[in-house]
Amino acid sequence: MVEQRDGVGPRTRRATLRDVGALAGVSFKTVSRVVNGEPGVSDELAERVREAARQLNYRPNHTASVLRKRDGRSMSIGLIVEDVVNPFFAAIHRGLEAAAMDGGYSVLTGSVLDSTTRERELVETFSARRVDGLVVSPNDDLVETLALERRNGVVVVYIDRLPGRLDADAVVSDNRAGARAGVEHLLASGHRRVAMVGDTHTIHTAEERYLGYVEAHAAHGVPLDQTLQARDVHGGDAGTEAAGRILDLADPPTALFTAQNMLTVGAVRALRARGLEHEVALVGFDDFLLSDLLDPPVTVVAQDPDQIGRIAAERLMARIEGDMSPPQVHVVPTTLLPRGSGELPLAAGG
Amino acid sequence: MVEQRDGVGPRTRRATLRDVGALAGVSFKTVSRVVNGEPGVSDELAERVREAARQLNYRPNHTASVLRKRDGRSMSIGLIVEDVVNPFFAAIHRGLEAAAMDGGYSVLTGSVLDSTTRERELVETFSARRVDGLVVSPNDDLVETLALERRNGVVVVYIDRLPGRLDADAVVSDNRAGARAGVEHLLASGHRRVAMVGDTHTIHTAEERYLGYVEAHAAHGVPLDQTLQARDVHGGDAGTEAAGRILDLADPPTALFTAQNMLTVGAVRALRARGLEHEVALVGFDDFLLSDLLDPPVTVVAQDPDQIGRIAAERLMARIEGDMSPPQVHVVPTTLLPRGSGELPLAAGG
DNA sequence: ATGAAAGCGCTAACAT
DNA sequence: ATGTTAGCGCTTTCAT
Repeated sequence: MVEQRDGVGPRTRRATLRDVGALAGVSFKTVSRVVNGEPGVSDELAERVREAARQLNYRPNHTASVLRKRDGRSMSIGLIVEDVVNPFFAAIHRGLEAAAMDGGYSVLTGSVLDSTTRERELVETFSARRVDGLVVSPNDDLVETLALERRNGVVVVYIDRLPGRLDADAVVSDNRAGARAGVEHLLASGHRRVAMVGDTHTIHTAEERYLGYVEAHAAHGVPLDQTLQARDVHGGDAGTEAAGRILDLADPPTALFTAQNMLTVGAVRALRARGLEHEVALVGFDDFLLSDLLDPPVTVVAQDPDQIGRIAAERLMARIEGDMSPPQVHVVPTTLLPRGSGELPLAAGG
Repeated sequence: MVEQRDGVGPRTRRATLRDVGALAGVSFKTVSRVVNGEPGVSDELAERVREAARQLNYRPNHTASVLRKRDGRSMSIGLIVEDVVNPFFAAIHRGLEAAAMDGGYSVLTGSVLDSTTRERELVETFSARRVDGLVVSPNDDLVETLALERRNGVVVVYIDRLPGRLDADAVVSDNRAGARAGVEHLLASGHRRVAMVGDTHTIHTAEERYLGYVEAHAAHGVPLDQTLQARDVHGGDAGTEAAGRILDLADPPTALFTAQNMLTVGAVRALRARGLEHEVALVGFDDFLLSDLLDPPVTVVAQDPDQIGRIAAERLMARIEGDMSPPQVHVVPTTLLPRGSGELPLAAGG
């Protein structure tokens, strides 16, 4: 018998295949067959087994099953992101979870929070828990850590960024084209002094967006002005400061291109502080909640994080199930959403 | 030997305790001792074992270890929320994860997305994976499903809402006091016609916030006006519509109290559409990103979701580790953040 | 200080 | 159609 106890307290013994078999008067292997829907059990026995399972509130022990199974797949994947609170990663999380669920996989999540120690811990914890695959934003340290796990058969898919050497599938936004489209949008309406505030240049994503900014200028034959470029700016507060510094120049820009979410918000604050939000145009990379409710509504180059998460899950599952084709980069298109801040009339003096 | 293979493809065989033992020339039990930091291994052997483990890139199989262990704890907990993209739940997720990590627990997450089927699936999947505990927002269906798992020893902590019968720990915001404070803030500055837009009344949280609204009126001796109350409003669009209907009344309110995140945003849209954002005051329950950048900045009653997640994790871990005290409700205080929309001067005609 | 044997709950392989 | 045996990688228990 299985002893059970109510209340808030901790575990009691759970029913096993054997317990169910004993109650139903069959061998535990028959129970296993019923539970897994295998053929070769008479309807009558099967019903008796199911009834016994119900009575004992039986739940298959997934981990024991994985341990014994030939392929040893745990049907779980790990998602390691910088911060689950960041809406971009939260949306990736949701897309990934939806696709994973469709494939029968569960999702473990972890936030790195800028700690490389924590990042390594997460990889090791997830590996010890025998996830079949990991979805991560690569950095040089991490790629090295992952190499070890991958030799153990853990499959990896990169998101958001590309690693130095493409040794696995990656799913990224079309950062360069998106940035270029955003900046060209400004140049096309006559702006000639378009400043850029960008994230840490060692981040692949940031570099690509910068190249988009450069390409747009080249395409329009507009020379670049170093004084209008702030790079290696990380976080909202730094964004406010960097944008402010540029706006305060003797020869200020007529438009801003901010290459990341938080930087865009930072720039909005800097513009507000100077009462320039209707004077200086703004295009941001990556959409954010309520961008359309600000005054003026913020024009952005929107990514599709849900889609990134979905595709990452699909690639990962395909790899887990044996796809051995060469690593691919999946580029997810971006969308320019003109809302107002990027379409301000160019002041006569500009 | 352990065969290994590089590349993007799926699993190769992983090294086990036996493999490491074979390479180090000791029994696998000695390896187990070293890996788990148990005493009774000479320094020399221990070093040899560690070297062998490194060479073979050994990772303990956490799931096998759990299976055999006396207490059978998996050191993992499941978080089931409505939607990981919702910033409120995302913040809970982060707080929970931080506390769980400190306790050595991993976190499985799932979004319910308004599907009771999915909710039940998640509970069963997580139970089959032998999570030690679950953190969930209760509803009547779910509480019933959970009862079964709890008899199997899965510990439960409720967040955000209270269940009908308090049969486990719960961590919730001080919804009633928060709502009351928000509404009193309006009444205290002279408003006498304060409308309310609230979520589905069967949700405990929504009901509590409504009671706070009622209490505030009673405390100020202001009679309630049914025509100013829209309840059972779910989601941003419905919020816009409901707020709009009230604003269009012959005898409209001078202030709005919106009892939920998305409803607040909906109300902002309704006010904007009528050019009333500087005429009709607004206080919302639950803070949201960029609320301070809107025009006017939105006054809110802020919750502390990170703290809710943290406390939930701590309660859960305590229960898992044997705390048998009666179920408790942990009430997390809210904070009124006056930003502008709740402090508009009351129009003379109001 | 080290190791051998048993067994956690399950599936695989092989009886009957 | 049903059952028996072995063993996944590990911890427990007991022996040396």
